[in-house]
Amino acid sequence: RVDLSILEKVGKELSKEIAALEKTIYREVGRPLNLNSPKQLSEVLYEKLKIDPAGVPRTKTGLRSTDAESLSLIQSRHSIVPLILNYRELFKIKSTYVEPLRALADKNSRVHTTFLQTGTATGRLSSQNPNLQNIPIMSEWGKKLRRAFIAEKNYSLVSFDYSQIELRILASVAGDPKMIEAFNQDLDIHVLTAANVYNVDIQKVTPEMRRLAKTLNFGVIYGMGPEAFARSSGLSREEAQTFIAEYFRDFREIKRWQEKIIGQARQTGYVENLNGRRRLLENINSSNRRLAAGAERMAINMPIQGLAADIIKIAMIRVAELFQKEKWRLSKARMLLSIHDELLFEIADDILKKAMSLIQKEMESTFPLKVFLKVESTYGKNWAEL
DNA sequence: GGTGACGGCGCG
DNA sequence: AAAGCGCGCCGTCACC
Repeated sequence: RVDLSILEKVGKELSKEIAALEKTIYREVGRPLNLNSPKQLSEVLYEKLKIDPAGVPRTKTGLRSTDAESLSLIQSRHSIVPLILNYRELFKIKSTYVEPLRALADKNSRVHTTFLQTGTATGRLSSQNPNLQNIPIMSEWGKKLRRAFIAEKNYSLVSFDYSQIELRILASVAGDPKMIEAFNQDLDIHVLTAANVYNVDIQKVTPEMRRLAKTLNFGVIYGMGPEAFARSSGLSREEAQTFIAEYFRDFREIKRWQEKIIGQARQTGYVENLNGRRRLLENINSSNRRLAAGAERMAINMPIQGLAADIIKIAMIRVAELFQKEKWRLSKARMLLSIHDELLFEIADDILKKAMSLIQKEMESTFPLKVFLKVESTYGKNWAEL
């Protein structure tokens, strides 16, 4: 359910801010331009205003890129650039979320997404018209938007998310003893990784070391190479290479598993997850190295992302059965959304505590791995409180 | 008026 | 932009 008065108010605030930003930007440029046109923006920044383009990549059509990363790079070279970043963020929220949600709300102020069950290569669901799997959360404006998603009177929104499910799956399917041990001791996996990669005690891990380890852990799931790791971590390519090598020395079985998977994919032309779901990889034996390398990354990722997707789907079925067994009709408990590693419910307050305990238990016992599955839950009266 | 490529960006 | 996986949607632009 959405609170249309909040959406209207947020929409008005955004309009005002956007108009003010446009005015300031036009004044600094000396004339109006279409800020939603990367082509026009690129011309203004690099030709009219003559901002130094050193380090700014070109798009495939040959223009200097104006994406957020490029603009951040040149942020200090002209006072207009931060204003454009700000404009982009606000316009995005208004045009992609606030306005469509107002239009799509039904007579009960509810929005209904359509889940596509056969829309992805890995087994995930996707969500469309509207997509409720990519509602902003991080920024200040994202939080304002989420406050507009509310529970019915005497109900709460309740979310359950699988903690680190993809890394747990990686540890389990690769059979890596160090990582399995870390999860079963319920350690902070990124801290543990940092301690290993830097060869220091867990107590000596700094936030910066943890941040790098976290990037590394996620990168491994995606088949990231040294270039991408260097870029996202801020390290040099050589340093990045060293860190990756150290990572695979510490977590040997992960490297071995990745090689095994790629070998199988080359043999059979597909990869398969622990639940028997397959992804065909047409290009795995391509003579085009770029295509083959792309297929190898898909091969590494799918058994992980795809098993996580299957676990959530099984959990949804089990929880639906639980609701039947408990005789919780829609007047008591509703499963609203699946957001990849998270399930969102709307639950009557009189059964809230009991329902939370049972749902969590059901989700944690959905699929046996070599590590336990951890589910964290939160609740509130609107989506920003979760 | 409709379509698709593109650049861009929101989420897990 | 990408040698970092998986999605959907926005506005612009070129084209039919």
